[in-house]
Amino acid sequence: MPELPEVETTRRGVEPHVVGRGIVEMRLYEKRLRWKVQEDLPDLVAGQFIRHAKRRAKYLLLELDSGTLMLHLGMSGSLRVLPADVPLLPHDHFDIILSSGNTLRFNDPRRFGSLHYITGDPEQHPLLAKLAPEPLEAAFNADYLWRVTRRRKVAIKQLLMNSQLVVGVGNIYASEALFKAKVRPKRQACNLTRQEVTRLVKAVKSVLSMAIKVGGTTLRDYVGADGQPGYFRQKLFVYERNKQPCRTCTTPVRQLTQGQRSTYYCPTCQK
DNA sequence: ATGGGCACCTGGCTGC
DNA sequence: TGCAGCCAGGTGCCCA
Repeated sequence: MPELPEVETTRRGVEPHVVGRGIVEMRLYEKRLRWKVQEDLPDLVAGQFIRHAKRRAKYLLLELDSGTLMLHLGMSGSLRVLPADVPLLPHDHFDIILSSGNTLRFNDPRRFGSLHYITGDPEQHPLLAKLAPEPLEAAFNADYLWRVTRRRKVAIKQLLMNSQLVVGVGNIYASEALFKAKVRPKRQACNLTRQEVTRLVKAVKSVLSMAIKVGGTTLRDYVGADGQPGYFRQKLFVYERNKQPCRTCTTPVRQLTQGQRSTYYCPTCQK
């Protein structure tokens, strides 16, 4: 589910509740996530304080006194702050009981999410080491995307979803950014003009920023740390709008499949 | 190096 | 009502 805006929304929601708090206890109910959770992880984090709540790509990083908890929400994960005595629901996989009396509770029906405890520099972890620059930072710019697209024949939509080239852009925002940039999703990356690349960089940044501003996109399961859904769904121009009129020109939106994922676009607005 | 396809999981919806 | 089939905010890995 969650793309960068949903993860960032979760980070912001969680941050004021966790930073400066101690971990009284961690309870691990299900270690079979995307990767098996280290058996003794609860023992390792108990008693530590949470110093920072950061994000890298779609990973949440909780920096503790002597290590970092690295969490990924996968397709269906959500992390909430709740009073510790709230009863468990199906697919609640762990609790991090805080000194405030609250708990950080992770729920993930599909179990594509993950949890690691890292000592040392998180950026050196194999899952983070090869990630591209953050899309909302200055390193992701027209020069960068231009250089990276020159020799690549993949469809631009699939390139946007390649985390070695651009991070944080998933299936929703790839379609939305391409609509905003007026570029057809099937275009070969190397055939984009400099002008299109420039538009695309701006579109990615603005679509992600707007989505963060309204708390992300809720389609099915996603909720922020406070349990509230995100409101970007109301601002989607093409995603999940097959056959519905384009919000700009009224042409019916089209759906196609790329790399086993659905793509949506307007055949009139996008060239 | 690049690109394509599969796998990992559960739940909700559709149509027979 | 039941059930098979398909689809879903991700991404690492294996193969050509």
